[in-house]
Amino acid sequence: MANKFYITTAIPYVNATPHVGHALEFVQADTVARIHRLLGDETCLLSGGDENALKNVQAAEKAGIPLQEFIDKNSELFKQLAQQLHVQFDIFQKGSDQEHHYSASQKLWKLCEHDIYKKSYEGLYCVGCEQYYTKDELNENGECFEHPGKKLELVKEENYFFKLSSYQQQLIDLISSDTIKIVPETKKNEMLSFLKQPLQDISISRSNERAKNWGVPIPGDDTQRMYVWFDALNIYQSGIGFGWDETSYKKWWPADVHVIGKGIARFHAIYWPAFLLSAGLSLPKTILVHGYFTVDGQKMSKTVGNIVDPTALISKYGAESLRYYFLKELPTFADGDFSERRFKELYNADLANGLGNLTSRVAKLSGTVTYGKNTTTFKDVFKDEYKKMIDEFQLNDALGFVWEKIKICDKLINDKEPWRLSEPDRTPILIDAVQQIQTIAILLQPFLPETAERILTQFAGPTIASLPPLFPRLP
RNA sequence: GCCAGGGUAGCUCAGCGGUAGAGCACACGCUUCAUAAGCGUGGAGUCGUGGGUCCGACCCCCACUCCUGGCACCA
Repeated sequence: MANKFYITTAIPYVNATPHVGHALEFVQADTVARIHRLLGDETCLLSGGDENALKNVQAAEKAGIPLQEFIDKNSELFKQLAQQLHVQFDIFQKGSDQEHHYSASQKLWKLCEHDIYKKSYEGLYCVGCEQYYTKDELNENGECFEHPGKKLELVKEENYFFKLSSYQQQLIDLISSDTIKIVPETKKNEMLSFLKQPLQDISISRSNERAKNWGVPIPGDDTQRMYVWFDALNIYQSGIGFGWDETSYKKWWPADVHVIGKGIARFHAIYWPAFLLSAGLSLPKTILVHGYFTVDGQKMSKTVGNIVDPTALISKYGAESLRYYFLKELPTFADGDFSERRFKELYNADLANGLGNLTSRVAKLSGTVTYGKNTTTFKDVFKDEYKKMIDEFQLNDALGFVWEKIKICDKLINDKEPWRLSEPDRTPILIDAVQQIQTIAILLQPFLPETAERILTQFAGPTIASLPPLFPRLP
């Protein structure tokens, strides 16, 4: 029986349109998912929308659009982005889905109830933002940046708290033993160092008033709604049937990999396992923490106004080349810079001059040769260094490995000069080159699925046609 | 402030106690099947600063400096 493989992206806020960071994460998760599909694992890739956050409510009001409509529209943009990037989500679970997500989250709440208690919470509340702030989020006058001059109110409210403190030692053990494996190691160490301090219990609800009656109601208390962490993380479970389709849930849970950005590592490595421990449920196996993009060396931010819209890039350069940039230019776990100049450099060097040109020259040379069928599969090529790199999630290195093969094939053609030879002598050389290209395409399948498919189709034989460039050179 | 990680060619980075490496970019040569693509050769770096250990340090130790990240309710 096939192994199952369940992988998730983080669940983005849908209060704004997607940026390149989301695109990066989608592509990374998709590539890992595709590797498992190609290996024959029964694979599920889940994403979703965190639609219950207060930020969404505020953003909708600001935009003057009814909340549900606003959320549906924005969620749709994330789904579209995925589609444009050839990212195959098997499930996109919406947080506002009452039938599946609400019931799932209420079920989780009930399972955790023995660790939930009510306590009054006191904080600085900005009426303008309708949000609590901590002191270090405020300016030197103790006012929020959105509403300078407006005094914050000290507001007291009763909320439900989760006994995170009870799970401190268990979490330390689980993380240091890699039972919950946090990749890369530096993030694992950060989590462990965080766990050295005493853990405080965390608030997991807010009043209806503060929540504007939006979000998942607390079972048995209609004055409160769940607070983001608790219900958003649970999308990983609600999407696959938790609380509404136990067969499906049992089949997929626990997650094999959660792919997340470095900013939310703690919620996934500490809060989420604690909730699951409390509920008596299985824990995710691996948490893959990727870095962030800077843009031309600067942090991406709304105030700087340098948010890069992936959709525009896709229509300008194509999804496959963007996938390549994400997967090759960034070491999987480090921050990387996004610059159009660098993008073009990499595109021309690797895609146009490298892969694209190689297929063109071999296709042209092979015009009259007839080839046998190639039966190589991804399983056949998934071995040695390539496998090792992928097992360690060093996707950029795996692509480097493929590009070495492209170089070898180019060199072979240069050395043997088949264009000088006549029919009988050139044939074995070209058969060799074509096989090498087929192998290259197979290795590329998880990374550049459409490109790999095009190459495999073009080189399937029995004769090979010359086609327009896969990646036209950019000026 | 505390705790990590890092400062190596124009850029991104690898490396190791024993005469500095890769890819991209750049220059030149060969070649023409190919997307002015390919192959080859080359220039380029006082390996953050100052000390120390050692026959010998980019690699070990100390100090300093700069950068990045983490330090709880921010997806």
